[in-house]
Amino acid sequence: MQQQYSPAQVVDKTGFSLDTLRYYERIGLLSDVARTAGGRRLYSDDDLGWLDILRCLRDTGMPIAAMLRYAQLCREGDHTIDARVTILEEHDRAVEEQLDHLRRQQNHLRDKIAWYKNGSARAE
Amino acid sequence: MQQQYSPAQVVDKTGFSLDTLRYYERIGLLSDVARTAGGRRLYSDDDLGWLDILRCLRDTGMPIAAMLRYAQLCREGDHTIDARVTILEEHDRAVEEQLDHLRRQQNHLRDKIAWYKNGSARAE
DNA sequence: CCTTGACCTGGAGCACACTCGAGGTGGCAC
DNA sequence: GTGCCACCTCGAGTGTGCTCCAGGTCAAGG
Repeated sequence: MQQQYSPAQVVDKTGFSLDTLRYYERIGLLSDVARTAGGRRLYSDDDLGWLDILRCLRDTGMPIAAMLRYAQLCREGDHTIDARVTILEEHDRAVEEQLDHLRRQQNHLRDKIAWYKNGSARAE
Repeated sequence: MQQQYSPAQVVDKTGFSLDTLRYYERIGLLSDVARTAGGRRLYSDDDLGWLDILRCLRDTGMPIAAMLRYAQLCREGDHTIDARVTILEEHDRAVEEQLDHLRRQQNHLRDKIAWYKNGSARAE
């Protein structure tokens, strides 16, 4: 059964700020959020799942414009599944490159630390 | 022997844009760049080495303000070496966390791709 | 000499992703 | 019914890190 969550609960569960949640809704990254009679938002488990994907994409460096394209495809229905997979696979490759680059630069950083530690800095 | 490089050569070698090089100099990330009689910049091998470190720090997510602090310490001389090492080691830990987080989110991304591929999306 | 292209300065402008503020409403506790 | 706090909307503002522009200078080739 589907639970419902207040804005504050969603902030707690997702780590997105209230302002960010409203911002995402405004730009179309998050659609059809239910409301109470009085106009307050009520998020569903589906919304939480979607926010979880948004966090994944965002934290792996996908720009908002690209997330919007993905969101648009999701709204268009099952016939866009192949296109969605293509986007995610391309993004996965980009993430792999990011990881490679980050690891290389971390090695560089560690070399520098080692260089300081064996006294090369003072010897220059 | 120390070679000298024109701005265009440094753009080629470092991948930083001309504007970025001037920007870094203006804010104090890059100091004492030599000049020709006519006022054009001449970068040294030391400058290239420093730019390489800046790229490493930047690409691993160090904000400019922190790079400035590190640059300041470098200018102050040998007695700041311990402080510099501390900064770099702390940054190394931050990079490690970044890598962990990125790897976790990549797994998440791959789960989602697998979920599409085994048809769960259509079955919902 | 004259052209041309790389370079100079100072300052303004931009893209991105939020974040904040003002002014107002909803709904539970006392 | 009175506080009070969480929530609402709309629009403007912010921080980061560049990037661009105008207007001018330098220097090598023809």
